[in-house]
Amino acid sequence: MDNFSSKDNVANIIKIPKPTLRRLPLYYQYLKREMALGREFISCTSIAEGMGLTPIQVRKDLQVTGAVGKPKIGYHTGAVISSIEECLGYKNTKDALLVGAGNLGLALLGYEGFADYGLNIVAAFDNDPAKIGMEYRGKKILDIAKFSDLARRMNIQIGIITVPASQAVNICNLMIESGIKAIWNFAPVLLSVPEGIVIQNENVAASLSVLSQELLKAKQE
Amino acid sequence: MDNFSSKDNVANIIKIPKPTLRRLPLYYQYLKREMALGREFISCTSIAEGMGLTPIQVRKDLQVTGAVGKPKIGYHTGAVISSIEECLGYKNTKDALLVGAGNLGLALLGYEGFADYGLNIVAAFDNDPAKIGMEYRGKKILDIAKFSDLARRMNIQIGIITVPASQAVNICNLMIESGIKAIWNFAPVLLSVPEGIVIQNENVAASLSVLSQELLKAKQE
DNA sequence: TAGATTGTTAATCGATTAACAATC
DNA sequence: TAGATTGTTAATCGATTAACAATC
Repeated sequence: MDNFSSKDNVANIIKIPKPTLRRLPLYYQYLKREMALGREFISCTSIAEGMGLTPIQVRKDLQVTGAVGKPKIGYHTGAVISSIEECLGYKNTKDALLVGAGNLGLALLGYEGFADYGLNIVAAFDNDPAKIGMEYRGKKILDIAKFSDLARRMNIQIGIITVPASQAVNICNLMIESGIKAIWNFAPVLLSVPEGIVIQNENVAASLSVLSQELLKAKQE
Repeated sequence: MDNFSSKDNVANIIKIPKPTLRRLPLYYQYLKREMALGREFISCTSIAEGMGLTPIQVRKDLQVTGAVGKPKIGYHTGAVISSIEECLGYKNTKDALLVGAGNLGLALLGYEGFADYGLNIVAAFDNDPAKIGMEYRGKKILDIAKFSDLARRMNIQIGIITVPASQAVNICNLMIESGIKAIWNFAPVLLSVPEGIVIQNENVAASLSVLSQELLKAKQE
């Protein structure tokens, strides 16, 4: 009768408000820690307090994940964790290739926490002969000349850029030509990409500006 | 007569919308590049195109910096750059101390771009005897035991945390005890701080989630 | 002068917060 | 049952977008 009956469902999958999307991983971290501390049930008031948010916001955020709580008791910690994992797709592993084996690149390459979020960095690439062929924490550093071939052969969707600003645009183009669909850019340049390619520009300068602005504000009070 | 006459002015200094605040450094980067390319005047349409924004948003954002343009001609590139520098305080240097001389710590310590934003990382600290005493790009790595003393003597306001998650809370406390007023946290933990202390929690997991969510959305289309 | 572009006021949109009913 | 906590609908707030007048 009503062929829009699955509307809510579709909306749930596709439409998560961006601010909520950015907070969900934080809930995830927090709840995993609480769970490890043996907390089986948790109320949104207590989550809010622990994370510096308001209880209403916590309720609204958790709602989009499909998590349900019980009045008077709260949420089952494990169930919420599962809801978030499900909602953000942490359980299906996504392979990625990283380009730029400098300090930042190695920091990301060696960070074991990404596994929690379903990200698997397969290998790193560089153009420095001194680095090519080396291993870092079990991950190989390969010649950038081999990037395209490997990316295509393994059908990799995600590329991570950790090269200096001057080379970022070139690497970005190389990635797109090699079939990469999502680019996580840590170089301090705003990269623009064609329709159909997803880009996430990290920008420490932006965060720094927020920090120093708030420091200034705090001083004035 | 009207002692609220300076209201707008005060509001300008204190009240920049957070989304705008995060975009201003990106305009700054972009405009500096355009200026280096010899572009003396630039319209908001052209900025918008180059950065993937809308012209109206650019106009609104630049407005909070106090930058003024000329109808038909556009903005004087250099003037806008100065306005942003003024507005975000890039010209008064802010000293910072960094704790955790791992890959990420060294990446930040060695990044010369911070100078543009007025940030000067004075030195790094670690507890690893193998690292203590070393230098990286002209910056010393000191014993964490000396942190408090140096922070107080130099009256440092900003602390940068690049230690593993497990140590982040301790380092955060150490910083607060040592008189640090603003903390830039790169450890994958949500740190909460007392009233009067400013905290900026970086979170790669949050960005990663946005990226992979958008990749998912793009695939569904 | 004519037209392009800024500056500003109003309308829309989305996220947060508040209020309250439902329920264990 | 009584009371605490969830779930949901409405109200508020802030940011973005649209419309248009001002101006070089």
